[in-house]
Amino acid sequence: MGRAPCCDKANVKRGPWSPEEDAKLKDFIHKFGTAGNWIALPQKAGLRRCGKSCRLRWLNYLRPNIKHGDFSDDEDRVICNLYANIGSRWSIIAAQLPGRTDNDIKNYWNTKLKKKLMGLIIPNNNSSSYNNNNYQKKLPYFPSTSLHQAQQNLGPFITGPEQPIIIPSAQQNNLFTNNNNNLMMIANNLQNYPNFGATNYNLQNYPNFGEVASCSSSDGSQMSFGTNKDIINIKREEIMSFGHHDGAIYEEINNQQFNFGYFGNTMQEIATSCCTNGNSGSTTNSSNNFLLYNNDENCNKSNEIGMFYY
DNA sequence: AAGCTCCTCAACCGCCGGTTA
DNA sequence: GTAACCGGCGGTTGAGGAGCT
Repeated sequence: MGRAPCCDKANVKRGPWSPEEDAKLKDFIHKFGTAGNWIALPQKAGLRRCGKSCRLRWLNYLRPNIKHGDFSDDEDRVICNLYANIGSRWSIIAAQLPGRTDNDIKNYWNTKLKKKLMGLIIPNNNSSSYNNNNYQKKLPYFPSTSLHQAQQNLGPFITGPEQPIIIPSAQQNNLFTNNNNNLMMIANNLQNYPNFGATNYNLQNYPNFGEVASCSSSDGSQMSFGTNKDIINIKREEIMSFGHHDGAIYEEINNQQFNFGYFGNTMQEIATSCCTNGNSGSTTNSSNNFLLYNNDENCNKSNEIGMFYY
C-alpha cells in the first residue's frame, strides 16, 4: 500500500499568490512550522493550494532573509565559477549564496548572466552560415555593435587580462548553439581574468580531454604539448617563445587533428596573431573585428565560426 | 494612444531518489 | 519486496510589464 494522494488537483487554486494567502502561509509556518509534511500543510493552514505550491512559495519568496534584486559582481563570479565546474546544479550554487534561491539564480542565469557572458560573441549577420531562422531565434540579443557595447555586456569581467583567452573552435564546439558546453567553456575562459575568480579549468567536461594536443604556426611547424591539460597551463609568452605566432592550437586524436582554440591576451592580440591563412584555424582582420574560420585539410577556409568584435 | 515585441520571473510540470505502508 | 507517495530538483511556461514604433 502506498500513501494517499497529495492533493485534489481539481480543487486547488493555481497561479499567483494573493497577499492574504501569503499571510496565511507565513502565519501558519511561524506558529507551527511545516511539521515535515508539506502535503498536509495547506489544509491545516486553511489554504486551497497544493502542498508543493506552498513549499515553493515559502522557499522562494516568503521565508526570512531572502534576498531579491540585483546580484553583486561577487555573486556573479561565484555563479559563473560554479556553473563552469558543476553546470546547472542550481541548488548547490544557491547553497553558496546566502539569501538567494535556486529559482532566483536559475532565472538570473537564464535571463541576464548568460547573455553577459555570451556578449563575448557577436554574430556576423552577413555570414550565410548562420543566417538562418534557427540561429536568429537562438541568439536574438546581440546586435552587431562596437567594442564599447561588448565591454558594457561583459561589465566587470574584462579588467586587465593577463592570462590567455581561449576561443573554442567550431569543429569541437558549435559556438552558436546555445548549449551548456559552450557556456561552460566561456565561463571557464573568464575565470582566467585576475578579477574573475578561480583560475583552474575543468575540461574533464569535454569529450576529448586528455588527448594529445599540438600548437600550430603559420610556417607550418607544430609543437606537441602532450595533453590539452598541458596547453591550458601554457602562458602565451611560452607559445611565442616556441615561435608559434598564430596561437592556433589543436589536438590530435587518433592521428586526426581537431581545432581546439586560439590564444591571446586580448581580443586584439588574438585578431592580429590569428590573421594568417595558414594552418587550421585562421582569421581575417579588419578595423575592430575579425572573422574566425576553421580551415579544411587544404588550408581553405571551410567553416566560418563567426565575427568577433574588440 | 494603440499595438506590437521582447524580457522578467513566479509558478508549474515532470522526473528522480528516498521513504513508507 | 514493492507500489506509490514525498520532497527536492531542473526545465519550462506564460502573465504582466517595459520599451519601442
